[in-house]
This record gives sequence, structure tokens and C-alpha cells, in this order.
Amino acid sequence: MSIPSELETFVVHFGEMGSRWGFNRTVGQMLAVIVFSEQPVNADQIAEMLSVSRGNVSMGLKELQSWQLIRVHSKQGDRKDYFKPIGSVWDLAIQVLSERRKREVEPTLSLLRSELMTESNSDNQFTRDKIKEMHDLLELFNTWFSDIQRMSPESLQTLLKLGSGVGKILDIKQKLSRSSK
Amino acid sequence: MSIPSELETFVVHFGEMGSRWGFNRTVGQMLAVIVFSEQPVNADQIAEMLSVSRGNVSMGLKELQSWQLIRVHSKQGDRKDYFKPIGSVWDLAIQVLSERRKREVEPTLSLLRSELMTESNSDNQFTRDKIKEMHDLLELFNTWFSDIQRMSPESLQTLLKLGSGVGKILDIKQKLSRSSK
DNA sequence: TATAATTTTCAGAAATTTCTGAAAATTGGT
DNA sequence: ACCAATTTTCAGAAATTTCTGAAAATTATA
Repeated sequence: MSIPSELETFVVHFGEMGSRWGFNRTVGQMLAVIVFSEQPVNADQIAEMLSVSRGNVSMGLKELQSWQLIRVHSKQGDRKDYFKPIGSVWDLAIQVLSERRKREVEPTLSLLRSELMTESNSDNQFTRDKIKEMHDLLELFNTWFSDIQRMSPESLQTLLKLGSGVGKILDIKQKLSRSSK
Repeated sequence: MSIPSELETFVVHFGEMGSRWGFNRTVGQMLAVIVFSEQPVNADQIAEMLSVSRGNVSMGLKELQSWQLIRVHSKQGDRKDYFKPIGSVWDLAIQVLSERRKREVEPTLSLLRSELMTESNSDNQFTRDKIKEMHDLLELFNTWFSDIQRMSPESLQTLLKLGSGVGKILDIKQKLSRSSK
């Protein structure tokens, strides 16, 4: 089994982008194969399509599962494991963002938090201020994101479409709350 | 000149996180040094503090400049180039996000766009649908981000603090626009 | 519980990325 | 125009990441 010609482009592209998105080339390509396959695919099929070793596919599947992007789908009368995306493209995007927040923001936020705890008098004011600034920024982003994540895709979509238009609505809100006082 | 002891932690941490944030260890450490230094620093100082070669620092500085995170600061009576962050921690964060959007989203969006243009009848419906879904999602995110980016830090901060609370305000807006019809 | 199918592991190999340091290029002052 | 200070470049070295493939572990079936 080889890659359907119309997907070739995407498999290659996902491979190239892979490392920028947080995984490596093969894992990127594997994600493309799984997402663009109408039917769940098994490890051997992936290995053949991408011409990589079975072991590599096994590790890649583990990686994609740790990102919670794919899940196993058991086919009746077939002992092989088949894989499919956890959900829609939208679900996958949210999942990537969420996982990256965990890997790229959380560790730093922890460090900043603990650093603010220990009132090391050796720190000069400048350093302390920077730490505080970073901490507050990441904390703000963090709560915002977990908040946003809970919204339904529909509301979220509306919100995104509105863009900075929300600014105007915020003004209206201010006026309303002022006049009701 | 060595790293001030209270910064050691951050330099190490920024080094470890570097690759997750889109650059490599040394570049991450260099960013930490520059951001946490009250005064602009020159290449030799950075090289000594981090115990890396002068050439490596030169390349790293180029990288940080390509991200538009640092800028040159000329000291009067000193031929060396000194470096400092382009702005506040907030400015840097926006800049990182903006640069990453460019590197991680833009290429894929281009590909998806051009793929939707060419009406290759070989594509099956499933594939076309997926491409369309991805395209619309990235496009939406893209315009949202460029929109958001233009907001003042203050408005943006308000917006973030509100989080999914905006949802409620959107409801109010809907009611208002309905009643005015 | 034996056995055959399937998946996982992981040591060493291959590929890729990062780093060094000396030479080349650039810059600014005289 | 020359010189000295500074920065950049880049070939090869070093470090790190990724990949292979055979052996070990697991799983399902009879």
C-alpha cells in the first residue's frame, strides 16, 4: 500500500512542519496519514506508506497518543490495532494547543511561581520585577486558555470571528454597568 | 564576567525550554541573559557568561534579531555592539507568538489555499472536506490573531481577564441587536 | 497452556543539528 | 588609504536526535 497521490503533498508537508509543531518528521507524516485516511489504519500500513521501520511507527504512535491526537480502533475479526484521529480537525487543533501549553508554558510558570515564593533578598529589584511580569503574563494566559477551552466550538468560533470587535462590545458593557449603578 | 547567581536558574531553564519555544539551547540562554540584564550586553560578555564560542554567539544574535526580540544599542565611545530586548516582557511574548504564527501556520495555510484553488477532480470528497476544514480553521485563527495583535496591551489584558466571560457579553449583544431590529 | 500474531523495546547506526575557532569581511577612526 | 577593533562566516568536529531491526514482551485464540 502506498500513499494516495493526492495526499502525497500533505504527507510531505506535515513531515516538514512536524518539528515546528512539536514532534519530528515521521510523527508529522504519520499524523497526516491518519487524519487524511477515511478508514482507520494499522501500524503496518503506516510503515509501508511512509517507508519507515515498524519500530519507528510503534514509537510514533505512542507519541501521537501521548498528545491525545489519535486513538485505537479495534476491528472485529482482526487482531491488529487500527488508529484514527480523536475527533474533528477542530478538536485536533485545540488538543495541539492544549498539549503545547502544558509543555511550553507550564514548566516556566512553575519555576516563576516558586521563584516568587522564595523571597531571596539577593535578588535585585530589576530581576524581581521581570520575574513578576513574566509570571503575571503567563498566569493570565493560562487561565484565559483553560477558560476558552471549555467553550463550545460554536461559541468559540463566534468569538474568533469577532476578533478585536470584542473591544467595542466591551465598551458597551462598561456603559451598561456604569448606567446601572 | 559570569552569570549573576540569582539568574543562573533562569539561564539554565531558558536553555532547556529553548527548543520547545522554537530556537536552540544557546539561543534560549542568550535570550535569558539579555532579558534579565538591566544594562545592554555585548557579544563577548554573553560568550563568557555562557562559556560558548564567539562565533556561536554571533549566530545566536542573528537568530534573536530575526525573531525581532532584541535590538542593537550603540554605546558612545565604544565600538562594540550592545544588545537589549525590543521592549517589555509583554512585547516579547506578542513577538514570539507573532513570529511563530508566521513560521508554523503561514506555510500550511498557503499550501491549503493553493490546494483548494486547483480543483483536482482526483480528490475524493473526504479529502476535499478535510482540506477545507483545515483551511477555514487556520484562516479564522489567522485573522483573529492579526486583529488581536493590533489591540493596545490594556484592552488585550482586559479581554484576557474576561476569558470565556465574553460569551455572556456576546449574548447581551445579540439581545440588543435583536431588539433594535 | 502452547502457539502464533502482534506490539514494544532498545542498542547501535544514521541523520541532523549545533558548536568551535580560525580566516575572511566589515566597520570606524585617524 | 591604512590600521586596528569587531563581527561574520563556514568547514569540520561534537553533540543530539531519530531510525532500524532483531530480540523480548504482550496478547488473543484455540
